[in-house]
Amino acid sequence: MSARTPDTARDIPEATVARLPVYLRALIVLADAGTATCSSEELAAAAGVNSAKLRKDLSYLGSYGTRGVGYDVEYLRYQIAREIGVTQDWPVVIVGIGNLGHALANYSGFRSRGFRVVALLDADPARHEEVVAGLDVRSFDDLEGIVEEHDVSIGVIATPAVAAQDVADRMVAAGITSVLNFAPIVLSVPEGVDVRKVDLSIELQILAYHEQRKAVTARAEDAS
Amino acid sequence: MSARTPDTARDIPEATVARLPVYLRALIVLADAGTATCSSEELAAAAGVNSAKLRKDLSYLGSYGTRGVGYDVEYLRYQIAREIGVTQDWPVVIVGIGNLGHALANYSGFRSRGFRVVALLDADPARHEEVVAGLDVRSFDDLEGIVEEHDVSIGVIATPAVAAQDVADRMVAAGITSVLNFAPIVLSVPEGVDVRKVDLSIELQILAYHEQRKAVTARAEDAS
DNA sequence: CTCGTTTTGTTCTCGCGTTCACAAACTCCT
DNA sequence: AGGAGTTTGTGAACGCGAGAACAAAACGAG
Repeated sequence: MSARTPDTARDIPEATVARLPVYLRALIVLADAGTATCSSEELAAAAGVNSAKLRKDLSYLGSYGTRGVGYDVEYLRYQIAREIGVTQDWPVVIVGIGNLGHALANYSGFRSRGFRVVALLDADPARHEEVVAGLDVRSFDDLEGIVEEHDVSIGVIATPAVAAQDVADRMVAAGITSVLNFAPIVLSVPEGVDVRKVDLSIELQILAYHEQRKAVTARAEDAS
Repeated sequence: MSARTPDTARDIPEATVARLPVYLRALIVLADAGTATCSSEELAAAAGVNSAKLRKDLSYLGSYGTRGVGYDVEYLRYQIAREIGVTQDWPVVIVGIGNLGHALANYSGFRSRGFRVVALLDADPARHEEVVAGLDVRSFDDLEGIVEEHDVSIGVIATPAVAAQDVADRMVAAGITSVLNFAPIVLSVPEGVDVRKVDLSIELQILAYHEQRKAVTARAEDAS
């Protein structure tokens, strides 16, 4: 076995992985528009990146294009989907059914991309009456049973910051190994568990920084 | 004028800018806990980064620490807030009051970080009856008036993908120069306008990729 | 079959960001 | 006052990712 690493086991740079879903989306748009073939230039424009970067990214997956012609939209779409793993069905639990949890539960983009929300959990018993997006809101104590029953490996945390670490600990203990965290707090998890953070106010603060600089430099130019 | 660039006009690397809000949040937690002083090691742990990186990041702002002692929590907090621009009040409009728009309008994290939602807009007249987070949902046609009245420079797009480019165009025409986009589409805007994108399903797809690889490598180790 | 055109896949170079390591600066204790 | 112990700020080395540029491959026309 001194040969190549087989199949999907190659090493794809993190920056490329983050862009593959963008390419996938662009390909779906092209496919829906009836396009059968596209060049790296077209696809790059649709995805908002440079064409050289696109080609390099795709080359990590393999040689799926044809020189002089371009890429077969359906074929490339399937290959990227397979590489990311969205050809299969990923069960997901959402914990914390406040405003954001509601929005996430109803978000159609999950379903259409291979993610299936199997349960909505909340610690507050007052919420257990509710039905959101066709699912009962259940007690947080049901977590372990649900994870086992549906073989869930991805959890979404949409609780307030104070509860987030506890939720994460329980998730990890129950067997979840990937966490998408919307709470504004840095989670600590054991090795082998992936956490991605989405922080709405941080994005706004980054915009504010640049906005402030625009104002400063504009004033400086006025003065000169 | 061969001297230094004055005051806040230094050049802060983009990667550092993205971390400053994280440090700011960590400092607020420390301040609330009554901590007066902290070392780079402590703050780095609270922010989830390496201490050398933290020190280098802070050094771009200036020399706000004391060797042998550490950083004054309140002082550093103010300096970072000033650098980002969140000591002032940023008016924000949100367009698209569906599930996500609701969640954003009610998100307390904006208000507490110097952002004030001044208007909620939606193209659907059926929604104009509603009151969300204490604000009337208004017609999208009111955009220009609101931007002018409140001097808004930041807009949030929480519409479906098909509407997003139109909304962005109208925002830019009305004078908005920073856009936070939640719609799953690549926006094209003129030079000088900043766009940041938050895509919920992309984050999940990145997790799925790594999850899939965990499964593959685990099986490979079992076999060996 | 050959030549010109198109477009991919890849090599190379450059710049940015991360990390290490250490000198400079400050505090505290004796 | 002086020395030991901390902790910051930064210079230098390193690695990764972006973009330019080009060679290899496919297609089509004559």
